[in-house]
Amino acid sequence: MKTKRDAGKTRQQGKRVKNKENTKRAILRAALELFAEKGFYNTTTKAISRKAGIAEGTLFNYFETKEDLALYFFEDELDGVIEWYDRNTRLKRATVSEQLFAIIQQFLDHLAPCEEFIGAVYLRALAPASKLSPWSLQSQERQLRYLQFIRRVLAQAETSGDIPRVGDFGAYAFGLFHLAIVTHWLRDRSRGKEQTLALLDRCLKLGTHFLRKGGWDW
Amino acid sequence: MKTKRDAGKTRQQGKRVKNKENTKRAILRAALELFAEKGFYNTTTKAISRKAGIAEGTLFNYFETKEDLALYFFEDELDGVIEWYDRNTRLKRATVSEQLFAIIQQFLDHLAPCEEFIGAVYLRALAPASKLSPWSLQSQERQLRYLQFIRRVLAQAETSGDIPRVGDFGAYAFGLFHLAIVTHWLRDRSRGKEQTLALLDRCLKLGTHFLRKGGWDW
DNA sequence: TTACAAACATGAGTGCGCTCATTTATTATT
DNA sequence: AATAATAAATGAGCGCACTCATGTTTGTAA
Repeated sequence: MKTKRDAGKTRQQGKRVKNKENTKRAILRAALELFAEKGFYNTTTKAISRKAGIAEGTLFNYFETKEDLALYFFEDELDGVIEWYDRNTRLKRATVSEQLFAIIQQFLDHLAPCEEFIGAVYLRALAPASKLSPWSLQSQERQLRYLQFIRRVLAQAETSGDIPRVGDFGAYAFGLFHLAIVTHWLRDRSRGKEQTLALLDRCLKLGTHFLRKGGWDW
Repeated sequence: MKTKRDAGKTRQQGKRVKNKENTKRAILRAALELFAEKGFYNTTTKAISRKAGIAEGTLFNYFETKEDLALYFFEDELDGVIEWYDRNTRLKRATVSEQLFAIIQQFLDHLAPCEEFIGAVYLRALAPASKLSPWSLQSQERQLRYLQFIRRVLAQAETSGDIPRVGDFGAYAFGLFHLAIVTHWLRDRSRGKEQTLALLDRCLKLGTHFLRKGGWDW
């Protein structure tokens, strides 16, 4: 009897969860299609709701703002890059400069389809008065995972003698650099963003050069 | 007769110009007061117009967007910092690391009152699909002046032997670093932004250390 | 099965930034 | 001084993201 009730309960609760998941997926799918077709700013939330087959207000039960909705397209960006790195065994044998170049390039490739509205989304992360404290926490978690990933890459280069010990601060400094590169990338109008890639290459070579010649613990 | 007509013409044209200037000042003044009182996002363009004593639509004859209006509060930021630097003769005898620290700190002090909406304004500069091409040009001009200023500071440090030659690229790289610091500053919740200042100090010392030990031309 | 509670969907309504056809004020011409 | 030409001000109106009182579906307890 107990199992039967539990089973029934589970089945029924599962229906709600399933509905929610379906709706969320429908919204994200509709949004993705419309963003790709008409762009972020030319797509109205009304149109997304219509395409997803829900009421206008329902969309805002799932996403606080339109920008929040867009945010979901970056969600697995970090995981994707980490996974790509871990699979790429050949890359791990390259110099740290080449590795970091490839990593940032990979990030930029993931970001490319969202170039139009990335500013609108990054804004939310930067705005200090943002009412979106959950996103803030979410952001911190993401940043931690990012830093741990970079730390891992750098640690390998440290043990192999490619660079001196840079510690946690090295990873953090690289994060700042990464951010600067993204802002440069956003403004880069050259074909294939080659200007950004050239800048990236130069900065990384310069950085590792400094690390080898100048040391870090000072 | 010619002079008389020209004089009259000038006087009359001057009236239009004067009116425009007055209106613009009235808008900026009203906006500044309201932003300071209620914040950027809680101030409506309607309220600004009312306080400035003009119609709602008139505001948009002077500023394309509300964000554009906010942009004007940064306008003389750069000039202010350059002027401050040139006047501060004592600072010029300090190390380049100390000078750059003071310069960025000065920028941040100017930015502080606008912290709430700086993201909304920076966004416009970053958004690649921005329809505001004039602002884009304006931005480039500002950036050029900024780079020339930094170049000047670095050049002095070069000739005094404080650092090796870093050239124009050195100034550009510092600009990227400056941007990264601003983004860090925006998210910094510590008292008096001391965390950012500590980071800034550490990065600058590290940077100059590298430059001296590792050189630049490689 | 029935009554109740909680989660969820709904869409008319709200306030915002911004537009535009029209009116008013300024300058040029006769 | 009268008229035409042009610049600037106006405010009703628009489309948008987002809200909220209400209705509907799903889960719980008797």
